[in-house]
Amino acid sequence: MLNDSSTVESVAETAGDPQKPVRNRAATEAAILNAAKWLLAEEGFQGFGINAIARRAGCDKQLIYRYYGGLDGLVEAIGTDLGSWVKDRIPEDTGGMFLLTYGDLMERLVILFLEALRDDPLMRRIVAWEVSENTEQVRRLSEARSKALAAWIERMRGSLVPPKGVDATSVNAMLFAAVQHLVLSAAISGQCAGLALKTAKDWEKAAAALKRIVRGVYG
Amino acid sequence: MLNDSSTVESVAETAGDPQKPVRNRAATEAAILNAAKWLLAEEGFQGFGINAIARRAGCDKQLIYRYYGGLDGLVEAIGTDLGSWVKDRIPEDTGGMFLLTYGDLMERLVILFLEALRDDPLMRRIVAWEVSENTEQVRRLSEARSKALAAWIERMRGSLVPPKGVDATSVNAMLFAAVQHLVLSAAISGQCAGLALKTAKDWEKAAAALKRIVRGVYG
DNA sequence: CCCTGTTGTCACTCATCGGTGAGTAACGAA
DNA sequence: TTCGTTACTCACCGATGAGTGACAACAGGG
Repeated sequence: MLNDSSTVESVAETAGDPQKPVRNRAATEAAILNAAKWLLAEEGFQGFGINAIARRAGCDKQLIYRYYGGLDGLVEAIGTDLGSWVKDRIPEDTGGMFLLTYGDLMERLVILFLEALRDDPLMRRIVAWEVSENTEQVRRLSEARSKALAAWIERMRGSLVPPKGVDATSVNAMLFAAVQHLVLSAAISGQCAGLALKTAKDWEKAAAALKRIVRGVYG
Repeated sequence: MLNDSSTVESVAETAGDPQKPVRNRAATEAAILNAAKWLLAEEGFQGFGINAIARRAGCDKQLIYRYYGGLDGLVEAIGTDLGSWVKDRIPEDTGGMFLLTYGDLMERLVILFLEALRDDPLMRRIVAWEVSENTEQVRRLSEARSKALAAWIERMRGSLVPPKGVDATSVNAMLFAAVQHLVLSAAISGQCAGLALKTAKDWEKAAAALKRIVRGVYG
């Protein structure tokens, strides 16, 4: 039994996972981070824990403590990783930048945000987490998210200024709040406040309503 | 020891809780339901479980299984109980019903909904739960909630019809979505999309922005 | 009186959670 | 080879979760 090590070796080589070259710290760290992001995105923050992440990453949970200092550190790593959201999701230029009015800008921004959020399950889960809990973990993620969002808006805003006589900060908060709740609700139940949100046609109607609202406020 | 039952009796009589007349099923059922509602409202759906409810209700968890058939049945009971939301939260008449236009109506409705949601932690938790999970429990609650909301809107709508040329269903969904996310976010973190929502003045600004939006769409 | 059903309590199983301490296996340097 | 460091695994702990079966206390009816 003991000197018949060829069996073990052959098994290790034939069935060995090429994704996981044994003894590679960087790769393991990445595997853990990816497992965490995947779990959060696909399963939600319910059941998001050390054990599940280790299971998914295919390693021992001890390594999560060693490399990230526990769940908190791992969540923080997700947060910093979130900074890449802007450059991943947003086109470099806005298609010629022929946006002359503030209304043009906000219309485009709101629709872009809607689509970006629709395409990003991880970001959706984080938003849902934000309105459900107020722990240190969530605050960290929330901060990273709002920074990414602010940076994105800032880049798009350029030199355009909001029209006088309207509280643009408050109005824009409403618009983004509406988009966030709409997308969250749709992702979970396929509808929001009685409005079906499944087919592409449904979403076109929603987008049209959003544009209508933006135009109503900003002209 | 066995025949010295006087000790037990005296303790039971002097320290007996007047709030809990032993052997009263109706009272126990109510205590369980109230404990569940209180826990969901104050602690959130995280940690909302059999043990916590029984602890809070001051009875054994076995009774929850016996009287409600487990958590699912209890949640369902909360749902039906939710039907009273309309008559609890909404004034019978709208102050004379001098609402002549659809814009008047929606402006009033949105603001009323904002305030009602702000005042109701239980309803807030349910909304947060809705966008976080898609279990049977949540669906039941969600259905009850949307029914209550629809009934409320229906009562207020009267015979007013939306103006032509605007998709009122979609637009209204946006408005209510905005209010929901705004209130949820504010309740958790005191702000939403960079807009502070703590003081009465903050909320006045938010309400003004909402009205501005409604007026922009419905004139 | 006993019998039966209701109300409530207790003690337990089993699974899973976060967290820790000890031990093992690969690898590079001496 | 030997030794020490690094990467990694395993076995366990206490706490807590949902769920169950047995039993005690009391009520009313025969």
